[in-house]
Amino acid sequence: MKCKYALKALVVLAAAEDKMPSKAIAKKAKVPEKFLEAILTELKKNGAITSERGAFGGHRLAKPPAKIMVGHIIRAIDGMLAPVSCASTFYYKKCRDCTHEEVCVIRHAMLEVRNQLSDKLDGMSVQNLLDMSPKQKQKIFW
Amino acid sequence: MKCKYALKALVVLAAAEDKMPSKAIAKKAKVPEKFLEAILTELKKNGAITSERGAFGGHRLAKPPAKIMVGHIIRAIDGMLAPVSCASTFYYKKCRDCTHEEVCVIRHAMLEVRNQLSDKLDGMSVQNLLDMSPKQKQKIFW
DNA sequence: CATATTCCTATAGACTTTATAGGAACAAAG
DNA sequence: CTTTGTTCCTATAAAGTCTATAGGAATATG
Ligand code: FES
Ligand code: FES
Repeated sequence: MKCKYALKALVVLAAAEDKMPSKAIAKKAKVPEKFLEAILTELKKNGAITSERGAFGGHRLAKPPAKIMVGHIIRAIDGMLAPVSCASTFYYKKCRDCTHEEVCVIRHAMLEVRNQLSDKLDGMSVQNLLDMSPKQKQKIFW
Repeated sequence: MKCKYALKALVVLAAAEDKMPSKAIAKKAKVPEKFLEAILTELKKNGAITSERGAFGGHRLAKPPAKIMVGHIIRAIDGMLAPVSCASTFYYKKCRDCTHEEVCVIRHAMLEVRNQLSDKLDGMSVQNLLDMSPKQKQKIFW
């Protein structure tokens, strides 16, 4: 959910012409307001969005949507992509139940899976998401 | 963990010449005994293994290891492969926060991810896992 | 009957998920 | 300088999932 909400928020922001307050994003994305607030904070920490406080404040993308990668966002919100920690590049952690990591068949298999997954996810931008929407004036994304 | 343990158990069984009691599998796979017991029950329900009760009982693969697919096992143990339920073939469930599923950009993107993932996982058998192990007499898989 | 094993049910601690609540800090407008 | 609309921060909490452990009934073998 959290990840999905984050991506939805980014798509909404990418489609918006100006900055938006979290309340407005929540409405468009159909996401619980206060929950989204927390997610936006994480996205900000991650460098995907910027924000302005006070009246008429709001959030906007920190970079062009083509440069915000889905894989990057998922890692920031959900953590590792790999099915097992020993196969993760960014969140590596040794497996308790394996003594010879170099020959571990599970790890080898999951490395392949991770590669496939990260290739796909790191090659997919928020712009790409936007482009998947059928062209129409009243933009409905979901 | 559960999924990993399940795959490990299957690899152990695939490498074994005869049926094995859960205790022995647990030792080889370095997995908690009682936990593994529960997992083996699930694998049996799923049709991947068979078992014999009583003294000198044990577990064995129900089919040749080349016909036991990793994707199938993961679905049985972990549930859906897809990142979102609306993109799952076997565990489909509508998203509360989306009203127009047909045009949902998140869903479209996640369908692609799911396809990539299931292609990989459904094309990978327990035999394939076994083959990833470097050839040596004392078989150490992890 | 003794032993080895699967199978079944219940329990439990720790953690994660999915939020909600309340209010402090901040900025702009009147 | 007060009102209003925001972000930002902290705390709380219900429900669910994960990772096991415990105890014993049912079953098969010798
Ligand atoms: S080393 Fe991680 S699964 Fe074996
Ligand atoms: S329909 Fe499932 S994410 Fe939109």
